[in-house]
Amino acid sequence: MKIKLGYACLPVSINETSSSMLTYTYFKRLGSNGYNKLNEIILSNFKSLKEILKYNIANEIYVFRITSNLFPLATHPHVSLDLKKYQSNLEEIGNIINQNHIRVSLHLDPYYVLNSIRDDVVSSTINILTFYQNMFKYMNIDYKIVTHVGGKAGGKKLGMKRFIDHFYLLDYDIKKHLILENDDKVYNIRNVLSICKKINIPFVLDYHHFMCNKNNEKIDDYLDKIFDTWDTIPKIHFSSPKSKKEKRAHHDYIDINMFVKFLDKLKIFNKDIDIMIEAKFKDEALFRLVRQLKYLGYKVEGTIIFL
DNA sequence: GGTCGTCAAGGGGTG
DNA sequence: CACCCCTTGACGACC
Repeated sequence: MKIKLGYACLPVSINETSSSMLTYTYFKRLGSNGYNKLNEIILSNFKSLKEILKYNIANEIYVFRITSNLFPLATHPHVSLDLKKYQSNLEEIGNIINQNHIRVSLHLDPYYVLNSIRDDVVSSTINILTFYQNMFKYMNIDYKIVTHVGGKAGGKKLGMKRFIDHFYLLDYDIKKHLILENDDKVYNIRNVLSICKKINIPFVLDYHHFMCNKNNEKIDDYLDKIFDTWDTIPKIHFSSPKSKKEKRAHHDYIDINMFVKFLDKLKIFNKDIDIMIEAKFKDEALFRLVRQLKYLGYKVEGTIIFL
């Protein structure tokens, strides 16, 4: 079995950022020059994203989370952004991704909440999902969009029901690409599994969140059921706690002992899995993990572990 | 010229 | 009920 490792969005080793920002306040202050500035930032994000992809390929990293901020103010109600204008840039990015078989995901910003009790929040969430759908369509690539269940207004049971109800409002193509992750405070692996089974979408396990929000569950009782929600290669998020006091925050690096123990749990399934490494030091944490695994005698080529 | 506050967003959590 | 936290980098006010 092959375990492909990846990291999220922005490497620390090269000085590139594919998510330069533009706040609406600043956009407005620029007046007629606002759209020029916005265009400038988007083009610079494209340039950086290409550099980051090149860097990933050179380092044999084939699991990648693309920034959710490639287009600042993408769906802002007072900004009209014409995605078609960037069609050739998006195609170029998509070609690099396809030619190198990079598995791409995108994590919804935490301020988009599909199960919110506020209609405006639900519709802005649907708007951004539609935007990403179009963005990926122009890239012509396969992808997954990761989100959490959301708020718990009215209790968890109602929160889960709202997620399912609002999920059915989505376009077929968006539903097909949405995957659901357990969170570190509210919706645990049992909750997320039940939703995923009901609406038939993949469950992306976050092992760190599971450790923060265990609810007395044992991961061994769930791994097979979690994998069953995937008809492609399952994706798992892995990170280590910053400290005993700050359990929920991400550590700079990955705790090798925790990781090796987790690999032991995966081994028995004998199937290919992607693991997204979510450490503060991003690609550097990934490389350090690979070095440590090799030192322990694991067979690793590039960033792929052979078990 | 360096430091710090501001912007933007939703919701859980604290006191 | 009023804040604080999470996240991000550009910008500008201030000293």
